[in-house]
Amino acid sequence: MEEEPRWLDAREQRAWRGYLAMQAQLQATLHRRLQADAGLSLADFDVLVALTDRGGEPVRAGELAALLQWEKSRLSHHLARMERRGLVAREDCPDDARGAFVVLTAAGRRAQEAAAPAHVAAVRELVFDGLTSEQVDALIGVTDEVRARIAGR
Amino acid sequence: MEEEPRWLDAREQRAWRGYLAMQAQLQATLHRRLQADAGLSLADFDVLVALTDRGGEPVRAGELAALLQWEKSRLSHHLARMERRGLVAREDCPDDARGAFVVLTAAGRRAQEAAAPAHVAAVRELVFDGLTSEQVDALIGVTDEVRARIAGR
DNA sequence: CCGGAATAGTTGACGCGTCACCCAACGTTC
DNA sequence: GAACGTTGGGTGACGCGTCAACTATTCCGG
Repeated sequence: MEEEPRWLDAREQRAWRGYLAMQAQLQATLHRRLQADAGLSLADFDVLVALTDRGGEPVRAGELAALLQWEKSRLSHHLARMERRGLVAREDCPDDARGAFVVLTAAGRRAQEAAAPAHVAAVRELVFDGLTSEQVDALIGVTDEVRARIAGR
Repeated sequence: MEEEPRWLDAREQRAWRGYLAMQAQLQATLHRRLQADAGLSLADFDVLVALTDRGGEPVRAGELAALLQWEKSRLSHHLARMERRGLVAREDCPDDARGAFVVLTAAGRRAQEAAAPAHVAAVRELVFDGLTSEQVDALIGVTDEVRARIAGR
């Protein structure tokens, strides 16, 4: 009754291990650089970018969570830490007393503006400057396919 | 004196956001599945695989850290948790009294063998079954290039 | 209007990863 | 063989993410 599993062949192995290594190193490197030259984590940065994309208007917490594809609980914890550091603030929502608005503080906006150029430069340097435009297209194809499969379950 | 940063163009943006989304979702999905049907985290699994690859011989902690590309401190914390659960054991090293050997316990070996087939199946299902062999080649090309750039600094 | 289901968001506990720091053993040099 | 720097590894504090449980509000059927 033993189902022999279909293992990965040599190319697939190589691609998979390469992917795992790349993703770990890339994330670690970008994180360390952002932390070093702006004092922000990647997660902080994502939150700040999502808020600035909304043009400084208050954003409902739930909406922010959906934008980031984060669980509400994660967002709540993270906002608490960012609020402690003065990067964002929470306001209560008049329409729905259960709700909460999140806004960027001046310090938060400054931090985002200070961090962005170096972060983009790092992404360029480590990723896109090394890829041909065919490789970029291929990457889009792969990520779209995998995401579709994950979503499709 | 303002250096205008070179932003990402539309294709690059799309590739980058797609990559970030894919990597987050893929990791989360694989992690949840492994946790659900084997009670292991991805990190646990990596440790167990590294140890079984060494054929059951004790492995020096530092060597294991190098294999996994983990910091020693991370490995130390993780081994402590795995030891508590009976998956691995530490032995002291006769050659070098500072050193520590790590070995798989019987339970650890069983857990790895039980977890592997479903995990490989998930990787296949979510990734490789959806990709053409050209896409796999392209993925290898991209990961190799990016890793080289990270290493090269 | 009342009572229960759904919704918005928070909290606590716990596993995980990093950083900074520590300690013990080693080995080299004089 | 004593002193010194190095190496192997562990620790504690803290930020992060998840899960489960909780609170407060709103919505809806009767």
